[in-house]
Amino acid sequence: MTKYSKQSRFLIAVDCIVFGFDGETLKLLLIKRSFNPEKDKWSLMGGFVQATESLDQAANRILKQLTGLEGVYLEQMYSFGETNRDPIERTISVSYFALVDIHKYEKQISTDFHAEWVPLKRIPKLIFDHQEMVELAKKSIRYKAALHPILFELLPSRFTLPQLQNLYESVFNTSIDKRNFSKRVLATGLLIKLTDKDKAGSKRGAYYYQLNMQKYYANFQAFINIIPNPDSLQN
Amino acid sequence: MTKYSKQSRFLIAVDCIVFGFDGETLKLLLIKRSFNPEKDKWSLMGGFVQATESLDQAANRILKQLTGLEGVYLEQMYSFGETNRDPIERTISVSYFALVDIHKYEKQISTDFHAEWVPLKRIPKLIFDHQEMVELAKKSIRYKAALHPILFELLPSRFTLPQLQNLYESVFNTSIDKRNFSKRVLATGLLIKLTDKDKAGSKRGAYYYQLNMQKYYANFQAFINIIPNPDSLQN
DNA sequence: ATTATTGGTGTGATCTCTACACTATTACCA
DNA sequence: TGGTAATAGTGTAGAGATCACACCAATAAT
Repeated sequence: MTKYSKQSRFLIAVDCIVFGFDGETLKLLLIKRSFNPEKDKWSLMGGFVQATESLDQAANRILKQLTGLEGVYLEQMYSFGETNRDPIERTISVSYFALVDIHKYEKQISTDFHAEWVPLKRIPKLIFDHQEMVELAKKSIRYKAALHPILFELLPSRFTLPQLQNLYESVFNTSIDKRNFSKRVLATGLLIKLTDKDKAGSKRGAYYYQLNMQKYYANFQAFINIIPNPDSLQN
Repeated sequence: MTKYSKQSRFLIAVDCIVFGFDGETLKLLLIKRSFNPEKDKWSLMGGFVQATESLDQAANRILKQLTGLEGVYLEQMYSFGETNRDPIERTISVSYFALVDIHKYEKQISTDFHAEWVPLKRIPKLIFDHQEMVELAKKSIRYKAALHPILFELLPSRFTLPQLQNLYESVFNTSIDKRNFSKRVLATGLLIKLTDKDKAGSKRGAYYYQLNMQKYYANFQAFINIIPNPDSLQN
């Protein structure tokens, strides 16, 4: 058997861009790096791929180790391979983005781990090319959310239309007419109206909805049409 | 300075799925592998990333070395990292897809190199997980072409509407009303009608068109709408 | 001159999208 | 306890987009 003996071998990292939504603001989960180089600088959730695990497994493991998060929406985004992106040793990074219901994990994350939710508008300087990864992730989530119902992954299992609209408006940095928004959203057939209301956000209270999981999984790759004038998505 | 001394290092490959269109049929460029393992089996265009080059540079170099192709549309698609995907030694593969005007390169490829254009419908068994890469590439090109004008990259600089329609019908495996097709395509404003005709395909002859490169580059990320009922894209 | 072949064009019906404004509910406070 | 402030919820009409559909035009070959 031949070996590929003459070829170079490289470190492979996985970096995760973790999005969360608290009902008000889109946030990213960042961490203070615990090892050199760039110790104590802000960083995405990252780590090296081990010999025994696939890329997806590595992404899930790293997310779990650094934050306790498990079973969340996680999707491979892009691989970064500039030769000098890590100053110590050449490392290829396979980036993933994750969408998380922020409430499910909020306490857990800040107590057990040293990760923090930071508003997307106030991301500090990050190590290496993580800034670039964040920019791409913002673009990717917008692009995908304009076509597919991924944003539900950011919400609790019961949510109101105003919350949902708020989320869409945050992601697309726009404002949407609520009459048209509700028509579009309900037309997808993805939502089930519940009988009780969320009284927290208003005096009148807003009806809770939940996803029709059947349809959600069945239609995940079909196009939806929630954003008006999707042509003009600004990057 | 710390080193990442305890971590595993891996081979990184780049594999390119190269699409071409001869006016009739969508094809992939395949190659008979010239080295072990799996020597003489059909394979995508692939090679190892060198220490001195980025992923994009590696993809371009490999394409050039194996086929002579240069300056073609090339886009990173996905990274494959199952631990056993290469039986000799663990290798992470970063896949790219390329879109090529087949006529520009047809002779060059078959004489100088040992690559061959194979109709997409008749792809032979491929090594490793290359089959899976091809499937993903088919999906990706369809997905992207439903939204963006990438398919022009497969055509010569002067082309006719029937040729273009034929290409769309091949990619989406559907048939489109030609009146509606021409309206949609012309409505994009991307095409410039020329004064001469292609007499090869018919007695009457069909007008040549060329891309308005200004608008093409300016609107590349905007959504276009050429496929009727894009919802029902089958994977 | 006839025929066969492919290219090119327009309209009306239906559906979708958009813009737009008022009433309902209730917590809170005077 | 009545009033007020704040948010939730709903319908319609005009414009625009999409779709289905059929005929004439050009010309090479016979």
